[in-house]
Amino acid sequence: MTQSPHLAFRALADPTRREIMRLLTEQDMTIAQVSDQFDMTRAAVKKHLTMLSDGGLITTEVRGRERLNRLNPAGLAPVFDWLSFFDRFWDARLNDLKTAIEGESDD
Amino acid sequence: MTQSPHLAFRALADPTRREIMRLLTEQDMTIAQVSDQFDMTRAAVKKHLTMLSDGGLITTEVRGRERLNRLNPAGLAPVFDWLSFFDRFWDARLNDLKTAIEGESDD
DNA sequence: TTGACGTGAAACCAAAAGGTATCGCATTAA
DNA sequence: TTAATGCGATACCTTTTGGTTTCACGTCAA
Repeated sequence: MTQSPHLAFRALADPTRREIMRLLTEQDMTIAQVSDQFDMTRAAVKKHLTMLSDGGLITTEVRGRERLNRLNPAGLAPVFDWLSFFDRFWDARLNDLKTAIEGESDD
Repeated sequence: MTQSPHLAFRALADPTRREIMRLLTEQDMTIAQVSDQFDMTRAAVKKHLTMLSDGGLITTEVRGRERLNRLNPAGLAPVFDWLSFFDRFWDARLNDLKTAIEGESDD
């Protein structure tokens, strides 16, 4: 029962949200902790976290007055699922894909 | 020399553009042919095709007064590259979630 | 109990996204 | 040569997105 990839793809469209996902691979973080990593207000970060949650890419755990944001890698399943459709065209039209993936990339 | 995933992720954020990519797996299509598949004007489809091209997900070949749009699966490389960062968290987190937590309060 | 802390939520704004209608231009067909 | 075709480009509109400021509310510490 793979869910629609729509909200996940939309959540991944913004560089800030992708960076938040990277941050959350290191540790769970409160909103304030995430906000410290960006040059924007806590309210703006909160909106990004909401979109990430809507896309199923993070989960939250309320602990007292804090709210811990946690990466949910399983939320990437619909994305991988959609992308897997192109696997066969990958090989058919492109031979040296693996060399293309070699490099590192940033935003 | 993998390019930035930004424009590719942005191009994938819209359902119409993802559907266009699916269509182009079947055959190369002119703008008019793509437009026939959607309930919107040719100009709107053209904008989507431009964003797909900006993201490196399609290429175009001008043939006389026609312009053939062709899927470029290699353009997905930056996307796969970025997503591959989360591969290692995939299994680990899934195991943690399954063993430690039973109910998810995420919706 | 008081007050600081972490957050949620709302109002507001500028810019981008997604769409339309319309015009012009190069190419092709009659 | 003339007219239809396929497309590019522009102006314009509405909605969404990404950001701010401000305020209210529950929680925790002193």
